[in-house]
Amino acid sequence: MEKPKVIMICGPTASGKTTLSIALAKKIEGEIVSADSMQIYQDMNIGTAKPTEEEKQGIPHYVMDYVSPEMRYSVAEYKKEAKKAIHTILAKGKMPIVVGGTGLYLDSLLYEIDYPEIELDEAYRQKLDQLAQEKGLTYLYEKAKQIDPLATAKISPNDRKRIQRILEIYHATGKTKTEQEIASRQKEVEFDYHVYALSWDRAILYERINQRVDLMIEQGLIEEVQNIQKKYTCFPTAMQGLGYKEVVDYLEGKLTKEEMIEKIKQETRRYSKRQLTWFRKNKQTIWLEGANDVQNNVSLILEGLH
RNA sequence: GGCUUCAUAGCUCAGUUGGUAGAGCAGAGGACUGAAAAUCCUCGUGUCAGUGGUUCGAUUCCACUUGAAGCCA
Repeated sequence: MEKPKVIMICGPTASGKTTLSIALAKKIEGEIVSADSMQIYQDMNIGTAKPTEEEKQGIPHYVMDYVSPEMRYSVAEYKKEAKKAIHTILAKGKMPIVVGGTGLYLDSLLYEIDYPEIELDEAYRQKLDQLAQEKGLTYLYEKAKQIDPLATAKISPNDRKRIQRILEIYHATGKTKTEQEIASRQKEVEFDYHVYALSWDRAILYERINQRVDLMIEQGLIEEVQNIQKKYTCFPTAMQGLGYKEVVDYLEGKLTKEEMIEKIKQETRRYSKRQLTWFRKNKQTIWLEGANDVQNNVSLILEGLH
């Protein structure tokens, strides 16, 4: 039996994913599944460049704007939620269009990565943080090496998060990260993904990013951050968002307004570069010129479906 | 007009007691399986302002030229 088709549109930040995806959705009765680690959060709209109701033009958007910034979130939840959304859309006889720039999330679908149901052990993570503080990261690295030399060999002794993750997986499951990763890729990919990515001349992309950041400030990014700070009390991951942490530094007087704006621009440019590195790796991706007319790119995608 | 200081990587600057040079930032490439807008790795040849002189050898010393900053008129 043939697998259902799912369109995936990726691309760096400010590459025009939203516009393209909505134009495409209108043309083919599609509905959109977001793949963006920050647009999942409620009340974070300007800084995440979440499409407004007007921009959405009535196209339903899933896995977006549905989690409180106080919640901890992870790929595992994303994968579950995104697949649920795809099934819902298919059941309606519509075309699912996965759109986003978070490579990790996209890959969870593309490679059908299986995440066993385990809770994050906050206490253990804290303990590891403390150990790293007291005994140094090298201590944790050596510990991880004893448990899973293969996984350890692939990362840097400075890569705090990944060192901790090796230990966390072992602590939670008794399995090594290497074993766990093999087990996670046993399932066959459920859908026939057609992957597209938007490409721009680097200088132009950076110019678009700079302009978008200026626009965000104009639209009230600072007020948005103040409102979030008033409304919520803790931000396990949401405040990692680009633009948010810098505004917080500005509000605390650690940066001038100009410094803050420049920093957001620069960090966003760097982020877009990392995204491109990620997307280039996937050889099945078809690259579209961002500078092309939107309808033109829509047509190119439609041709690819047949 | 006179005097002084400066001129080195895209930017800010080190440095070479004369043997053609290196940091930070910017930038580029890469990795990525439960924090991922996160986390991490790798990458520095440039007429050492120009022209001439001294020297085996000058980016380094000397002279002049150009430009910049400051002081004095």
